[in-house]
Amino acid sequence: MKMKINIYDVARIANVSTATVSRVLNNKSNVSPETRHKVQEAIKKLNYRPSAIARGLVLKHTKTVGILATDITSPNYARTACAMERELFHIGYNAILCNTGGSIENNKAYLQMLVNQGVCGIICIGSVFKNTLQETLMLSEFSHIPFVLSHCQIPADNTYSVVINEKHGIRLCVEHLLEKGHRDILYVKDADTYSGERKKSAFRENMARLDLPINDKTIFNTYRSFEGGIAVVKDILASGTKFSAIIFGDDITAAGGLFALKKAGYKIPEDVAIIGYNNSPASICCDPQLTTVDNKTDIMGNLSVKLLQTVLEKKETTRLLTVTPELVIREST
Amino acid sequence: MKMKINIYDVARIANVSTATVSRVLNNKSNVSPETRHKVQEAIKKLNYRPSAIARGLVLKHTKTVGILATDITSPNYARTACAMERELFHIGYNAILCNTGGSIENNKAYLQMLVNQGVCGIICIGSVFKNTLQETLMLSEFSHIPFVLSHCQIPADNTYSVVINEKHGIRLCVEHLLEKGHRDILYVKDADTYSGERKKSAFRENMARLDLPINDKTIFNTYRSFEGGIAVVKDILASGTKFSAIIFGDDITAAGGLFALKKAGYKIPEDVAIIGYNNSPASICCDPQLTTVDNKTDIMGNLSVKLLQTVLEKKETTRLLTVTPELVIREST
DNA sequence: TTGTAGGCGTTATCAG
DNA sequence: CTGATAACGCCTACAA
Repeated sequence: MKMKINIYDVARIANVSTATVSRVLNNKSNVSPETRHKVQEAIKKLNYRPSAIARGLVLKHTKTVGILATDITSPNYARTACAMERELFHIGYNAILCNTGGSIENNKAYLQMLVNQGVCGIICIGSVFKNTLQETLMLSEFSHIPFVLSHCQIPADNTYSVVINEKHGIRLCVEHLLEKGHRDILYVKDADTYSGERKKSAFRENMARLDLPINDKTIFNTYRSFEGGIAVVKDILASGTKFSAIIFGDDITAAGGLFALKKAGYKIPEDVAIIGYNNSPASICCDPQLTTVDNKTDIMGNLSVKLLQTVLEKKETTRLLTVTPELVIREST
Repeated sequence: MKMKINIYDVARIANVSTATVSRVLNNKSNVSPETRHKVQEAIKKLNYRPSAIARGLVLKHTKTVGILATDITSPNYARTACAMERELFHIGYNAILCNTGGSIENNKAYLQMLVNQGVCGIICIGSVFKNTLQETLMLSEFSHIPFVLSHCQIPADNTYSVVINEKHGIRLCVEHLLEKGHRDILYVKDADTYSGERKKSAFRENMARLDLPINDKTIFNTYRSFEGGIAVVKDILASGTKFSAIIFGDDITAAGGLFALKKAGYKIPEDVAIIGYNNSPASICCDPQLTTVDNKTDIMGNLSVKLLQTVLEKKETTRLLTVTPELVIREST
């Protein structure tokens, strides 16, 4: 019994050459209807599946794309990656998952691996890659393969971006708070990434634009986590700054902050209003439920692979797509 | 300028044959130290990387494994998949991610794709695969590739399992509740999976063993989600059953239940104690924070790939590994 | 210890 | 429209 059926078997059964089989396999037009039919019958009869590897060898690439993220454990990345993979599968591509952990070194190793595997595109999720990928991308060994960056931009050839309008997201937060009568608004930055930086400066701009007070005790730093939220609230209270609302860089940090604030005796939203970011499952579990910014992970994911697809098809396309976030108003404001 | 360096280039520069280069590439012993050195120099000089595709063609498989999950969006699966991918990368393998969505049809398509890609192993996360993979696994086209099932077992050749001791998890819950003085304990099943079924029957057994009341109003059904939790609490209250504690099949469902119970005027844990399952980020955001069962996603993930690795190395190994969960006691009990 | 040469399963370039 | 046949880059008998 034969291990694996190949194109020769099909050719033999259909009484044609392998070239012809290959033609119908790839939907070439120059095959007569009868021949095509014969071949298709043979394929069905033998339950033949072409080997992606052999095809890859001659084509110099497989129908595979790499998805890089620092850590798929973060709900935001998970949702984006999931949407991407689904869409990729839908258009016939495989997705190789890479949890880089955010180190440049790891990044390089993963990219190397992906290139060796013959991926025909690479998608990176997260603005961390702004710092971590910059130089690596310049290396010629990667120049032939298109990169799609979700959440950041890098000025390099063959590089495309899908970003979310963070400025707008923050603007929605500040304006919503202002409407609710808040003037003393704090911002908690919880990630040292490009997008963390952008949100922070967007906060500054909007506060200034709306004539709201902004000084060196309006913006606080911490690390993204429940504990980070608790810690920063401690800092805020210790600083003696005046505030009636806080915008956090992420829901999980907001959840920690909410927890700490309640323990400290504050009523939410009566005493202080809270806004999270990313509309994660955690935001709905809080009491009160968090007002947050939905950053459209599904859309980001889908657009990223659509963009990659048009690039792979050598069609004209823009280098940059921008998605608009939405404010989800719940109980915490 | 040459597109891509291959083994011939290295051979030429090192002044040896391609066979020799191949030998040092694969760490064969029969190469003299000098020759080996020469080759390594050439490799470094040219910055040569062997093509995984070409290698795959002759070896009939690539250093790649498929990871199947219904939906990586669920924190539990995400954490397991992440741990797996990390470990796989660590031992030199690529991970192809597949979000099957749980349909048999999709499953088949994914498996087909993976086989064509020449994966040398497939790991499935979740007990859904018990139902959804059963027959497919019997097909001869998949018999040559080893399957590792996380969270379920299927009696088929070349199939290995890593499971969590759900019986023990539930036992911990019931005993903990009993210690706290609860006797009227409810169980909410929120998934029609093999493991959902096992938890339910484990609940039954433990209630019986401890002489706790169990009848047709002790177990309720819903769907895994925040809304599902709200809905089932409505059912429970409407049923008029007597209860002082509820165990939920998942944290997110528990969170919804908690929400509904509080709205209905119950104090947690004074009036009713709540236990979740899976120790997800959401469990910590609840107020009060959820007591829950940690099912060791990282360990499950790591063991799964370790098991696969030993299988691939043709070493002797067990067909089944069992991990013991732990109760995480917080404020809700 | 090293080299030669055939083969892995496709696609693509020629002729016919 | 169809068929030979040469790549693609690597591994591995088999010879030397």
